[in-house]
Amino acid sequence: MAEITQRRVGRPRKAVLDRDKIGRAAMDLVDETGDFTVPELSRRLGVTASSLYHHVDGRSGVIELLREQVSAQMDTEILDQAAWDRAIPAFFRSYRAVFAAHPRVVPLLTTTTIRSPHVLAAYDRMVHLLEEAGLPVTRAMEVLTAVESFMVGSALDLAAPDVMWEIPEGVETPRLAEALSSQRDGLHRAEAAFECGLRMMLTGVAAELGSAIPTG
Amino acid sequence: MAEITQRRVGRPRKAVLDRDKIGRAAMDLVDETGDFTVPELSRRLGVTASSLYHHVDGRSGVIELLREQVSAQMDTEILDQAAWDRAIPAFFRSYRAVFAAHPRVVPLLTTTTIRSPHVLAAYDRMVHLLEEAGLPVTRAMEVLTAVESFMVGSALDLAAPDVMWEIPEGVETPRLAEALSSQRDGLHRAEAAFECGLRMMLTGVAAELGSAIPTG
DNA sequence: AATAGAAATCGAAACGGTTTCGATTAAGAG
DNA sequence: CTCTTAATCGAAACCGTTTCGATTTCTATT
Repeated sequence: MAEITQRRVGRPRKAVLDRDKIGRAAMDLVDETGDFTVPELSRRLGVTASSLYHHVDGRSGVIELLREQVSAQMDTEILDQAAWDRAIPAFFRSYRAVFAAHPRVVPLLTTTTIRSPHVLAAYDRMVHLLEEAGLPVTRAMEVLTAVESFMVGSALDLAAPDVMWEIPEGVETPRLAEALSSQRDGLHRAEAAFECGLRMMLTGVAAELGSAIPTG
Repeated sequence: MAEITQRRVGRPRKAVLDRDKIGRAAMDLVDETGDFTVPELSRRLGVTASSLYHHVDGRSGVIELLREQVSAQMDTEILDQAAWDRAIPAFFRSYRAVFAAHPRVVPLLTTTTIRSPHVLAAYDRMVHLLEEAGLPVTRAMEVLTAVESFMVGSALDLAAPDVMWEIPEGVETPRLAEALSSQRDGLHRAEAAFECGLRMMLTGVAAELGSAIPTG
């Protein structure tokens, strides 16, 4: 596993690193430990820390790789195959599923600027779907921004699913305490809340369109 | 302003620091620069870094102070003065207003565990309001968790209001590009999206209750 | 009032993470 | 073959976090 290969100074005959290897190793490391450092990531890759800098722009570059990995795993196909009220919830469920598979990377990606062409295309498509459904562009962007915000918050919830509220000694909040104790375990709880919020938001969109309760 | 006071070793006649001073200085520093370090915070307070450790538990302790500052500023009064469909949106608007006043602290608080008695009491009250309105406890918690997630995401949006989506050179997303260009400046855009999402979620709750569109 | 113990500060240093740079070796282009 | 570029190592600089001992002052107890 951990190779004891003492590599001597100088360019090796076959390159040891590439961006994809680094990205996958970083993802594994964060999945396992919840964070990463450049030295630890390098150790796992069997190189020195300084070697990484020939492939990525330091720590922030590694975070960029993590973002790419996550973006690549989102499934956008449904957006070309169904009406808004089925396509949009399906896309966001796929979005969330990626974070559910890698919850510990979420806190590293809270700078949520979306640059991935793949994901931008999905939002482009959703703007179109909402326009077709009858929303003006401005409203469509408000809706998508709101749902995106909800997604980000839900993803963070997933990262620490058991500690959203914590009642310290001596604080009297009986109804909240009861409500918390009746909850299911963290992951199911987070998923139920996500589904609830998604449903609420879709109902809200449908209401603005004056249509019936959506099917998604 | 910056005191050149060379303080000599030993306990000073009047204490220089207390938790509140530290918390306010930290908030100012983060408001101005978007982050803080223990040395820089100490410099502003006119002490050495090690002095801080007698009052707070290091960097994470300072973050705890920031969280307390934010919690203390939330207005929960409305929760005792109105029905759910007016009280709940009013509370979350106040919640958001605090973050809008200090957007750059948001990324430091993404570990969203809520421990402040003041805020826990607010959630306790909201559980009660939703139960009175006819929601079972479990559903009430789902709703509140979903809205809380939306809040966290909206707060993060506020922290970087101009870069939620960024279309790189050569990426073709015409409808998204048009939608983005028609948007208002960052802060108004973020606020409009927040109001849109809040409205959608309330509509969703009302739908689950079988009642009319809420007034809030 | 004397003393003991706690409290608040400084100064120094240990530790670790990030990043840069020069030296070294290999690959590839002309 | 030679020159340039690429990929690696090793060392070191820099900075932030944290701990620890020394120093001074405050306060409670006698």
